[in-house]
Amino acid sequence: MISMKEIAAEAGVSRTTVSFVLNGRHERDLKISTEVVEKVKRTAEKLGYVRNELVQSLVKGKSKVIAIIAHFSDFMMPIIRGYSETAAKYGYSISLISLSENCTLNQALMTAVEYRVSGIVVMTLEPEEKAQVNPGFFQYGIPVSGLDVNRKGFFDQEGSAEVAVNYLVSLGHRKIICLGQQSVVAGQRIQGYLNIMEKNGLPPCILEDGSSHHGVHEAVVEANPDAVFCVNDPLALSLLQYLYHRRIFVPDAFSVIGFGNLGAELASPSLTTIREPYYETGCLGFENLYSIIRDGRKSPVWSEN
Amino acid sequence: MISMKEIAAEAGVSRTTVSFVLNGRHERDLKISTEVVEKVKRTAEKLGYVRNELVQSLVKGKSKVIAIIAHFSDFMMPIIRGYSETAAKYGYSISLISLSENCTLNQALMTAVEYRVSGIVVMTLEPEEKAQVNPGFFQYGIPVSGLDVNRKGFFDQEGSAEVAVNYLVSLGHRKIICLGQQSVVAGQRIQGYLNIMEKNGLPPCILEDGSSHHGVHEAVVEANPDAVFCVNDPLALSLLQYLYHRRIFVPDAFSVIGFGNLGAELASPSLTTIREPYYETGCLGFENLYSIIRDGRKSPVWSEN
DNA sequence: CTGAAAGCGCTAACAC
DNA sequence: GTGTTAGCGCTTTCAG
Repeated sequence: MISMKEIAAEAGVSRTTVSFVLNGRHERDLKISTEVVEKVKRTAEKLGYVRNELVQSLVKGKSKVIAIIAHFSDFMMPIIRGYSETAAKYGYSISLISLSENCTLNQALMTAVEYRVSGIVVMTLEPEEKAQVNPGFFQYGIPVSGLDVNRKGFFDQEGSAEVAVNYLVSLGHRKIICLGQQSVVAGQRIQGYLNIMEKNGLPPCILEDGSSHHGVHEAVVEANPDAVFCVNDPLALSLLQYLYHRRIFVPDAFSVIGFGNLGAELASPSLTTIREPYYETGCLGFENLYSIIRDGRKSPVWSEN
Repeated sequence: MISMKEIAAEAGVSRTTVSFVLNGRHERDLKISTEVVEKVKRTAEKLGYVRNELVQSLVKGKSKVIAIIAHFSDFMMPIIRGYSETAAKYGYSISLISLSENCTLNQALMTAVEYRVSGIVVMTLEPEEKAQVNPGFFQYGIPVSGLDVNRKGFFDQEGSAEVAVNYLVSLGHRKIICLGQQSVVAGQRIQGYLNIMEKNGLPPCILEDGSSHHGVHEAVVEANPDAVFCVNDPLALSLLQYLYHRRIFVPDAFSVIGFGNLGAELASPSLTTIREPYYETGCLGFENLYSIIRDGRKSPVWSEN
């Protein structure tokens, strides 16, 4: 791997000059003869020189890298892509650290520190996990974006749920059932459902796994609703499967609407769903974190988005 | 960020000693008084010292990082997770470089070189893209694993297709249609289909988008098959949607089998499919690349897996 | 405009 | 057992 020293020797100038030219400082503060500039550039090219980011990072004390820590699951891919593409625009790159039995959140954070990353994104769904973070971690002053995929700010779960349910109401549906589940995100979506039902003076009805002896799907059918609002797509899809099995057609018998995790367009019948803008979330997530990095806030930051 | 120098000062020893202790060399070649060892360790702990991977990388000339280059799409998440988790076991981490309009394969490769990564994985589906790689890249001697998700070795597309079609035959189906598509992977799967049909003396029938004026789905129905072998899940799912629309039931009318990309278990009816072992592919992919890195083959390597 | 020199944080001979 | 010294590849004053 050839270094500036070698190109200095080859071109017959000092390493400093090479450094200046290769960093384009002759276009800024310094003035260097075009002749020299050209020679240096050509030699660098000829020798196949590639800048060493490692050194830049060492000198600066931190690398142009953002670590994403998560228990990676399929739906995160677009988010990550958003981060990665946006990061690239600013010359940053993305490093992944998987949570697993062999790697706790605290370990993952330390790994990120070892690489002297500029920022960290923790994609964790439940807040309890954040509470477990070793307080000592914050002394390093690395900005952390607690990108809970479920938080307001990036994506308003409750508000979007309201939109979805409102839509069902606007179609004339009155008996709207909510197929729910226990989780922070689901809770926010359920709240949206409740808001709209109340606002329209409609009696809410939330069914969950365990709501009925016959199984929740059967319960849905028995309830004979106009529409079913499912708090996430997997739930909606499993309902559709059950209905298919029973030869109950959607939307003939009643409507089913899902919520944002998966390729619902693949279902039969294609599922109406509130799509979460994952890719965009990733893009914005980076912009957000980057602005914190750029501002160089001194105090450790745990951004709540 | 505190350094070994500071630990040395605080503990009243030289930086070398600190380095030795923190690298556990007192447990190997060198002997250092337990007293000193303890003091150093305690001080390091107290000051919140975190090793600097950047420096290790700089000194070694390469970082313990594997770059994954791809146009990231959803189904790759499990592969990446496989890489990431396995890499972690060996103290390596994963860096992502997204291909996009702003980043060509060659640019991505250079970025990887700038970070002095130990190895590169290029997940690209079609071989033409590999042909475009700047030959100069290979001078850096970084092992590249051309993890074509579609290649034999990691996953035998043709053989798996044979298994799938064989299964249909074993169920007594005779008129088996193949719903195909143009791509390297699809081609391999189609070949598997052809092999089995021929072996059983059955007439093959391949339908593709454009095979019929009425649309390929309609063509499938008109063909009145016993079973349909779809070369990938999206194709199968879109067929299921059409069938649902027509109120043609699967598997009552005929069977539909898919092939490996997506959460087919979510479809209604749940789609029988050949699942590709993506996560495992990622794990093996890392092991494979790592063995090349460890062996330190000098010549540039483009592993075909 | 260009070169010498110090330093980033750490490793690894090589002496004391 | 422990300290000195010389880099790793580059940036950045500070003099010429």
